[in-house]
Amino acid sequence: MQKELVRLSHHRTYRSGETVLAEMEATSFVGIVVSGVLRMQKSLEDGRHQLVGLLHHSDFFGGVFGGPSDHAIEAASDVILCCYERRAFEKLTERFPELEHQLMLGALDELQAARNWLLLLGCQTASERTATFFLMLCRRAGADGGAGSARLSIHVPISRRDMASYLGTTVETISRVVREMDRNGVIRIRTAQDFDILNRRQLVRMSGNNDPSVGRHTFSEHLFGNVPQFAKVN
Amino acid sequence: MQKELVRLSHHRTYRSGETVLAEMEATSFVGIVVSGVLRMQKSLEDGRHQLVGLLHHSDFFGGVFGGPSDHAIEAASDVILCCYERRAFEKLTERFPELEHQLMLGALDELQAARNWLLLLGCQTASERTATFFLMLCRRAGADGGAGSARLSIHVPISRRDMASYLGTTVETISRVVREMDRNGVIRIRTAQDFDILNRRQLVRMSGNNDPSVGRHTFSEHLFGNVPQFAKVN
DNA sequence: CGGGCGTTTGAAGGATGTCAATGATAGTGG
DNA sequence: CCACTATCATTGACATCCTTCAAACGCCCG
Repeated sequence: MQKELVRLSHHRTYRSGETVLAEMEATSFVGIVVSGVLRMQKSLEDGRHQLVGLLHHSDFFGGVFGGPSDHAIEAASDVILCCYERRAFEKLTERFPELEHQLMLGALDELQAARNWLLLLGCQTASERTATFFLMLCRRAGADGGAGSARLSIHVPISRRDMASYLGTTVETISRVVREMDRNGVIRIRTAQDFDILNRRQLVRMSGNNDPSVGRHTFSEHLFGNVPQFAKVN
Repeated sequence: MQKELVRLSHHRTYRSGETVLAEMEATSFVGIVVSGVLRMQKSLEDGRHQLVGLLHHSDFFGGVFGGPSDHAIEAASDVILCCYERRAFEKLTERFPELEHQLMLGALDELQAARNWLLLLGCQTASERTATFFLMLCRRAGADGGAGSARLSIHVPISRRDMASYLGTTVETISRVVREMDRNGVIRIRTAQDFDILNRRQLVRMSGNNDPSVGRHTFSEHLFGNVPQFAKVN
């Protein structure tokens, strides 16, 4: 199966800000993020918009079975994608039920993540949301260590604008909250996008979330092997 | 397959407020709502909680494959459920891939609904959220007609408390918004739970949502046939 | 150097949460 | 059948978090 997948794959690159799949557009291809970050977002007619998810390295994107996507997918940074024609990919799932099963598990993970986010948007303060977001980044950065490694340094891969949209608030509020965290010694601001985590325990307290398992599993690795190697395929 | 499903099914009833599946509890059974309404909700340690979904007649509940459920399922009214032992049900999916495929489509629908709700919670006002909620109920009530049937009457199947939790606000705000709608002639309050929709078009404008497809598909009907008949089985 | 974009910071206002009291409704037991 | 109580819904006054508006600052790139 892996060989078939490799054979069907091709690469695409997008510059930050470009649209990969528009809202309500029929999904013509699906794929996996090789590098960079994609944002999934939904819009209201009056221009308001909400970021409903981020896609990082090895995350799968593009509704496989549903109709037209209900959200836009855009490049939040420069990205490299490993893509498959949707039709061909779907045909593959018919021949390999295991593939569909993995897609299902991925969808369930996304569903769980979305519901966690509902909790966050529905009844948490801007500080709590921001703390949760930083912990997500920690967990993603320190996926290797795992233990409460002190002096953790994280990189925010998206703009303040996207961050505000993701957290259901404004750039001004984000800025104030982050600044406040710095003043309280919870984090240290290196640049606008780079922070040191000085007091992770405090950050967890601030987040109000007992279990820090806000991140999704990456299921693509089980299916496709080590994703980065796709970079050599094409 | 239908016959097997019927054979494996049994019924459960719960009074309003009872817990069907606790948060973090291993899912022992799955099923379909026959009558009444279930609420899926998540809680913070300090007591705040957020309703992440409602389950109505013919909706499927209980994570089939995932681990322990990440949200509680409780009876928002008196309910009758048609249930299956989780193990047995999963075994069935192995023999009938079509069953799993339907579950997948259901999960994707839920995912889409959850993301719509993220948009609602992330960047809409209390009035907009309330309008959207009423439109959901309209759509569910008038599933037969479809056309812009005037003089529509809807029943709110949940308490103000649940409504507030669902919409990420408070009972007081709900009350004020609903009262305001009444004053403006958009709706008419019969009782606290029963309204006439006097100006549906205005309601749509208020909701800010161009497409009113906020409701999920009910996929169980395709699988299980006409659900109500289960009431006779046991 | 200048323009544009992203971020920060300040001041003012508003939508909504909080607190408290009242009114409505239903269930209970005498 | 009627108090009696408990829960829910409503209403008002007030507090506050957050948004909005505005301006300054920094940075990158032409």
